[in-house]
Amino acid sequence: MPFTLATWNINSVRLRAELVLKLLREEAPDILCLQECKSPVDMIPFDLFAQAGYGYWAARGQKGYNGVAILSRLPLADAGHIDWCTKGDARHVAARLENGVIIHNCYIPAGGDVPDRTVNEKFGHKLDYLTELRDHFGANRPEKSILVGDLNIAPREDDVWSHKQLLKVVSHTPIEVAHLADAQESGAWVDITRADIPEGQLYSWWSYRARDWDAADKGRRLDHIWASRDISAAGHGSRILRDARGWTQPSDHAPVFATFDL
DNA sequence: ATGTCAAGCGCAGCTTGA
Repeated sequence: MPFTLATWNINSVRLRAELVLKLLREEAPDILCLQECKSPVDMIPFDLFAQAGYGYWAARGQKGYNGVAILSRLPLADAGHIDWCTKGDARHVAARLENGVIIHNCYIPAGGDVPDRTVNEKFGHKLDYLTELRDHFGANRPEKSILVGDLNIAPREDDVWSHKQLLKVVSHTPIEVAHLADAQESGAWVDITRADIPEGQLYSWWSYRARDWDAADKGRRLDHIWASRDISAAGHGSRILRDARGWTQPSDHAPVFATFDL
């Protein structure tokens, strides 16, 4: 049974519950992975999502920061949480579908403003988080697995509006790109979005600070869908719903979609 | 470099994070 999956950094699931419902109604992915829910799990309006047909969920939350949730209209079981860097934050949750597929929903640390771990702890945290993620999937080779989320890195030159101008900007620095590549290689993860759409500029995030995000189009592809190699050929239909960035009181991220024939 | 959001705390408007 094919299923469609979307990943979206919602930047507050309570403030934007109506936008989540709009996405579920209009685009109807089978599974929606959210990041930056910024809410304890018991305050997320799962009843609203259930009324829209999404009765299954797995989530981890904390007050004010981070937070990840998987909403599904297909039966799904909580498959645990990994606390990379052991800070007790809510940056990962996994779920298992009835067909055995494991979905990892990740929110990688943004990394602060200065791309130098000697003066910016948050940048060190980001690199260390990626290293621990790499080691985890190196030791636990993923099979029948999908990893999605706001990875907070735009790895390719055509994943940013200006490669040259962003080389020293956190999210596109060579050291981050190398750490992400190491994490990807350790799990033999396939970047489904780029396997599907190998050519051309592709963005999933536009800053709130740009006065006209659409016209300026200074975007970055920070949100990703990866699949383990054994199921990567089943992935297709990738797209980014740019329109959602223009919805009323939007998230600064747009949802990324892929379909898997499994 | 600029700039705009959101949550917490707590009831105004600051701080932190992105």
